[in-house]
Amino acid sequence: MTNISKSLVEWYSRYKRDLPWRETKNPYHIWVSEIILQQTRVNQGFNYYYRFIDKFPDIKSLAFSNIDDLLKIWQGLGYYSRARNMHFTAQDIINNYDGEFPSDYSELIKLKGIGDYTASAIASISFNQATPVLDGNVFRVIARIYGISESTQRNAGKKHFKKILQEIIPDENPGTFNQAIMEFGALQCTPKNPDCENCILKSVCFAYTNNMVAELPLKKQKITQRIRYFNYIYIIYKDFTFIEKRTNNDIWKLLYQLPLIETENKVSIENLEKTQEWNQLFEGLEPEIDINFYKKKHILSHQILVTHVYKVRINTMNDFLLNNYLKIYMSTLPKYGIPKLLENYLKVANK
DNA sequence: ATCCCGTCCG
DNA sequence: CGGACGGGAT
Repeated sequence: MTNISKSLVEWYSRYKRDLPWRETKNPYHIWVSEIILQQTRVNQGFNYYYRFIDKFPDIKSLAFSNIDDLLKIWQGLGYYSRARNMHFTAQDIINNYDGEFPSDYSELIKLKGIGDYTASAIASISFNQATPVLDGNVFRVIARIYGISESTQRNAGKKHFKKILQEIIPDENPGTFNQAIMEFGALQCTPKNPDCENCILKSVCFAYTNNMVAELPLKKQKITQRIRYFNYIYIIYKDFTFIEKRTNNDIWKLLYQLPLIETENKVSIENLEKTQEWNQLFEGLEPEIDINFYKKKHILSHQILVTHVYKVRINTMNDFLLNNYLKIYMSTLPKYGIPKLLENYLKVANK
């Protein structure tokens, strides 16, 4: 065990946070926690983890669950493909692995939704394999300590980081080492303003000794955001409203939403009423539009959604609504998994 | 504004 | 290999 590994593990035993998934080696629990924690901060993932395990305590309950129920649990967490892939993989494990989680990295990585990071995490934590994890935290820690200015965007860069990690990961308790270096990145070696003066590794850290902490790791180039215009319509018909399921390969796939008219540009309600979609929606009806409407810019990593939600009351229905949307009691809306944007809206609208 | 940097898909 | 995929925290 190298000095650096030893320092990290000792630091970890002293400063680690108590987290529910750290009390187990059960691969199912580790899997659930690792998937939730991808792209998600620990604090945010906490309650999702509890709800998930409560609702789906084992692989079997997940495999036989309804995807709608799973997405309801996942609502607001984002990256919904994670939930869809988990559902698929749970069934895959029941059908093709006798319901037993594979115990080897090479098998784990074949599963849908499990890539290099998650396969390494499960293999090391649950099955004691010395497979180093490389996530954003580890990337930062290694880049700074060893002074690596390569990007992990490219395979060559990733290999370099992996090679270093493979050399310092101990054979004994590799899972603890993996968690230690990630926790160190999350708490000590933070992206901004890390507390280097009080760091146990400052004497061996390349970035610190060369005054390059701000420059390492290499910054990711930012992506351009596409602007989209979403006009949602909250239709009220007696005690009912109308929703639809998003099935295209687009954001929020398999989540539910209010009737949507997406436009090329920002449109006023007057111009929205002139669109073909609007006229189809309300053909033969006399929609009463609430003069108050909801307006919000919803920012995603890769899209900016300029959103309006209009509340519209109708007294009769037409075939188009009945054929293309789900007519549901408004009171049952909370049962459906919907995008955060609409969740936020409904909180205001139903007040 | 910048961080999440994981995985899949085309 | 490059782009798509959410939403919150800081």
